[in-house]
Amino acid sequence: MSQPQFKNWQAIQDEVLRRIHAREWPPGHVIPGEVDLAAEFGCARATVNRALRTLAEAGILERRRKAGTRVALHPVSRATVDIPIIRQEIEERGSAYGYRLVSRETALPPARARIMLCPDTPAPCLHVRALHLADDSAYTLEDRWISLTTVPEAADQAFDRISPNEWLVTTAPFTHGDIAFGAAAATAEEAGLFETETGAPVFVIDRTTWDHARAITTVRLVYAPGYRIHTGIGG
Amino acid sequence: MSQPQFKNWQAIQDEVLRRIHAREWPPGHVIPGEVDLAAEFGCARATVNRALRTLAEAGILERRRKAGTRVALHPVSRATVDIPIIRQEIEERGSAYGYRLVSRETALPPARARIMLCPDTPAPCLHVRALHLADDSAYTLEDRWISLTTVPEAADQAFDRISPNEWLVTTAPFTHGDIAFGAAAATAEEAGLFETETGAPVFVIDRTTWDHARAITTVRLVYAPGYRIHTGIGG
DNA sequence: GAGTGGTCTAGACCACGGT
DNA sequence: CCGTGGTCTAGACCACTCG
Repeated sequence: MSQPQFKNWQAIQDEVLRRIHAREWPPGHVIPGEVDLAAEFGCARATVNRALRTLAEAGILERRRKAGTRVALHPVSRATVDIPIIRQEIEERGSAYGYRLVSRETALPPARARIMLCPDTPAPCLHVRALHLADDSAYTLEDRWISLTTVPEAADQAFDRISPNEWLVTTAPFTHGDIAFGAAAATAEEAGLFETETGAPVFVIDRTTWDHARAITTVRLVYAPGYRIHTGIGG
Repeated sequence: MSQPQFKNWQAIQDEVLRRIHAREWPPGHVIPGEVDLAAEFGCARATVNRALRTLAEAGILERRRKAGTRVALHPVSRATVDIPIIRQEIEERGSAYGYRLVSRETALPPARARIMLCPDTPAPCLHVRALHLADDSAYTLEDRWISLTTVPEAADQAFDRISPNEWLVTTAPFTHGDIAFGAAAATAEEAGLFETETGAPVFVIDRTTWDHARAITTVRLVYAPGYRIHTGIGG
């Protein structure tokens, strides 16, 4: 059973994928244990582990102690989406970046933002609305609430030159967050900015970030009509 | 320099993240090499490698041979999105799944689909449109083109009971793919199915999958108004 | 050329979780 | 209980790439 040597974990991964594709290991099938595979492939168990663990992270395999490793029954596609800083995204598109502050005020957040930022006791937050431009045309409207409890320094920032988006990433790093993508109808104001009509479909990202247990900020990004998020899966 | 022992790679990862957050290692800073860190943390180099490699995959660090490891200048949030089979998605929501075939025909694909499926020479493809229902109300409209060159068996499938979505994942596994998320205006037909008005904003997923070099299928999924994709980052 | 990360090995111990 | 995956170790060689 000594195949012509699978030396590196990527080669083993490819071989495992081949067997899955060839239906030698159909969905739900429990594949041999790491020790057996290591013996078959003529390599150390750690190498097999690396290959199988990576496939499990990709959603191809399901692994459980004692139960063993099986081919996933419902092969979900797991896509990784990069969400860069808006300025960087515009510049990488080859466009000139522009920025304009729309409004800035301290207020008690409305229900949706309050639930994310201060679910216990309502506290005043900084509300900033700003427009990001690509080649002088509106690209994204940033509607953000910043917790002054977690980031009191934000109160001293005018945000007339630097966007909250950019200021926060270099000032208040987060430990974890929460993102949602959706579609919405452009408000009258948004329609004016994006030079389209009220009710036009726009792509929306809602994101909230935390530093450990403390909420930092929650933001709604409304993109100009036609915006798409694009990524690859597999390979 | 012997800290109170960092034994597992997750603890090391936490400590590295702490130093980044505390600005001991600011963005762009080149951090010590693996051997140094292993000595400082009192563990094997492989353990440090595991911790740093994982952080690099998350986009927090940038690693290059000889150049060393540095804190990423532009901290992109890298979100992983699971795209399950539609039936599974509906059932996991706790709803009853329903399916209805809308149309099925063999034809030459229009420009957008042809570019994805058969960029060289136009070839007839199977065009299937089907509706996925959650608790008897429209959830997703699946508009799919299947390459009969790559998947000739599809010609024998009626798709009146099983959706192309479900049939393909168990029949024609893919090696890699391409996904885009966006917003669009509902057509008159979509508006009727989703019980909304023409032009209403709907969430759209365009996905194309390949088996090695051969294109399998390209699909547009139009979701009922209010649909959102939700995921976490970090953690 | 030399230093850094990338990987492999052979062995070991541990933790979870089916039986 | 005890088998399986999860992880750590100490050492080694390789490959890329910067200077």
